[in-house]
Amino acid sequence: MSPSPTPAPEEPAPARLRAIPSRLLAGATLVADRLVGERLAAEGAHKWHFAVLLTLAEAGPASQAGLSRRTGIHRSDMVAVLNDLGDAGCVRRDPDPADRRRNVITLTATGRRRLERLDALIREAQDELLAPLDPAERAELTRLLTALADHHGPAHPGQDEES
Amino acid sequence: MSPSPTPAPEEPAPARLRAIPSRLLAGATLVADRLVGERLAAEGAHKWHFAVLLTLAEAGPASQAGLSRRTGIHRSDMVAVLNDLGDAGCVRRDPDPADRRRNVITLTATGRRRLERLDALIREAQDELLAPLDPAERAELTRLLTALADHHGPAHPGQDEES
DNA sequence: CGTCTTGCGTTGGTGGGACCAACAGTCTAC
DNA sequence: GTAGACTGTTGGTCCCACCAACGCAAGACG
Repeated sequence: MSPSPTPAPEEPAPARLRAIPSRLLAGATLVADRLVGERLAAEGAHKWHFAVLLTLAEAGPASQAGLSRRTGIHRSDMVAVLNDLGDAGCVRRDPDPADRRRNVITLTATGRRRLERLDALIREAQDELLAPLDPAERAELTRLLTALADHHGPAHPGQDEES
Repeated sequence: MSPSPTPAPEEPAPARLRAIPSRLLAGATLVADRLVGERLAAEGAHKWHFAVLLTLAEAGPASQAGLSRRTGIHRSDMVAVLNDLGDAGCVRRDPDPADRRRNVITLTATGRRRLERLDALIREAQDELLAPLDPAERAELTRLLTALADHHGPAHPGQDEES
C-alpha cells in the first residue's frame, strides 16, 4: 500500500453527515454571516442597518411596522436599528400626521450615501462567499434558495399574521 | 385596472434584498433548523445527539475531542451531549487505557436503534424542507452547498487549529 | 531525570440573534 | 361609543456558537 505522504490523521466528518442539506445550509450561513458581519462591523454597521436602508431606497418611506414586515426584522429590534440610523443622520423619523401611532421613516441623502457604501461591502462579501462557484452556479444557487424561501412562507411561526 | 381580488396591501421585501445569497441562506437555515428541531424535540432529542450518534456509527468509537472535530460541535458543548446520550444508554464512556486523558465513546445497541429513529426524522425534515425542489434540483443544491463548505475550510475562526 | 509543550475533559461564562409579553396610545369598525 | 386591532417601545427569554481557564495526562527534548 502506497504509504500516504500526508502524515495527517485527518478526522473528517462522516459522509452521511456532510450530505445533510440542513447541515450544509447551517454551515454556509455561518460563513456567510461572518463574512458579511466582519465587513459591516469594520464600518460600524450591521446586517439590519443595510436591510432597512435598502428597503427605504427601494420602497420609499414607511412606518416602522412596515419596515419590519418587509425586512423580516422584528418590531422590537427595529427600534434600536432606527435609533442608530437616526443618530447617524441616515434617516428621519417623523410622526405620521395621518396616523398618530406611526412614525414615518424617510431616507436622507446621508443615508443614501451610506447605503451605497454598505452595498459595496455586501457585494464584496457575497463574492467571497460564492468564490468557488461560477456565475451560472451562483445564479442556480440563488434560484434554488429563492424557491425554498417562496415555498415556506415569509414566516411560519406565530409571528403577527392575519387571521 | 383589474381590481386585484386580494385586498391585501402586501408589503413584500424589495427585490434587491430578496436576491442576496447570504440572506437567502439565513432564511433557509432558519426554516431548516425549525423543521429539524421540532421533529427531534418531539422525541426529546437534539441536532447534536444525532450528529454524534451518526458519527459513532460511521467512524467507530472515538474520543470526545475526536467527535468534536468530526461533528463540528465544540468540545465544551460535547460534554452535555454525551451526558444525555450516556444517561439514555445510547453510548458508553470509558476511560481510554492507552491514554488516560481521553474517554472512549462507544455506540451501544440502544444507541444504534435510536440513531435509526432519529435518522428517519431527519430525512423527513429534509424532505419537507426541500419539498418545492425535484430530485435533480435537490442534488444540485447539495452539490453547490458542498462546494461552499469545501472551499471555506471546516472552520475559519481561531478554533483549535495546528500552527 | 526534569521541564516544557501540547492535548484532553470539564466548568462557567459571553455575545449575538430571533423571538415573546405586555403596555399605553391611537385608529377602525361595528 | 365601545370593542378590537394596530403601533412603537421596553424588557426579558431562549438557543447557539464560542471563549477562558482549570487540572490532569502524554509526548518531546535537554
